[in-house]
Amino acid sequence: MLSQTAEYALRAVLYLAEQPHGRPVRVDEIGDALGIPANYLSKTLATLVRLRVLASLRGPHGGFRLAVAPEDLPLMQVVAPFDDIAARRHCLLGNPECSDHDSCAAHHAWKRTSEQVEHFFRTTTVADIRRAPAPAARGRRAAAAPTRSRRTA
Amino acid sequence: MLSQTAEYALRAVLYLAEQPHGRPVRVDEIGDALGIPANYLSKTLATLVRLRVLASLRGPHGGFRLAVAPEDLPLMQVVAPFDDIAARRHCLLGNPECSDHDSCAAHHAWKRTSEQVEHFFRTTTVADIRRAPAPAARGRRAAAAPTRSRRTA
DNA sequence: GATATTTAGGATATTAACATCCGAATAGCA
DNA sequence: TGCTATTCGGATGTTAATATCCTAAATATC
Repeated sequence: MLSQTAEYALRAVLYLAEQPHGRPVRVDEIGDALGIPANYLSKTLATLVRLRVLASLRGPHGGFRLAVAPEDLPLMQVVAPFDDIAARRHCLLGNPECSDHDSCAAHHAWKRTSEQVEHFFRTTTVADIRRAPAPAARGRRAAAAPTRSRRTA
Repeated sequence: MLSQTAEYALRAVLYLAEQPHGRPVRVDEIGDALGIPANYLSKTLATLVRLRVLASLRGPHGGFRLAVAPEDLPLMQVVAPFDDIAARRHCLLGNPECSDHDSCAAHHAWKRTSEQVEHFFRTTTVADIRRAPAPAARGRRAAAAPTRSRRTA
């Protein structure tokens, strides 16, 4: 679904979100932990720094950390620089002139589904998908009795 | 959203579906009409012939035509050989082991949306998106009075 | 049967995504 | 002040998708 680069970015951001708050993590560690080539990831994360999604510290004890609270960080912001989700909505048939007024054949049918995808990336935040204690009992159901603790650290 | 090749395939199939029934269309004509490189399209369509989605006739008055009624042809069948839609469902984070039981962090959140996308491609047929007389007044509203006729041929 | 037309498909070129390498630039620490 | 750890970013290599070219195979028409 996502380009390789966007997937790397998302996984790395997720990894940072799981860290005890604020601790900067080196690229090597992230790459090691997630099986992502560190050199490549380095550039991807640098892009996210420029976009103020991450912050970086050089030198000893340096690394990357989130610059935004996970609750305020929609997946879209992490993924968009590497994979233009919104562009996928435009037209299934690649017609650049396609709009609600002058629509291509597939426009109506595709519109709803494409909106659902964009909605997902706009409204789901990093906090929403951060590894949680009890993935099953989140939100709708009573959050009182977590079935099993998943905290590994 | 779709790979270039899959998009070509879909547009070409749609073009064939718009033709008066049965008339075979040459690759050159399709490529010309749709702005797709004919040589390239040729191979794409040949693949669809092997998969029994299209039929081909060589020689004079030859060309390609649908081998299946548009009503019986889900977009998935046209697109899947060039772009594995179903694979996108599996895991947003690219985890090969991700399933309902042993799920990655994003699994639950992503599941619904990815299912909607797959559902679209499985249930929408070529007939559904074939260029229709009056695109605006389809389905919900009364289909009685087509505002304007679009039939060009 | 000869010929023109058209698909079939192998070989090859082009392009963009992905990945690696290495030398700066920066920051903490002795 | 120097040393080391770490990000930053340019240059380059690799791979897969996209595109082109050319010849062979098939088929309708004369």
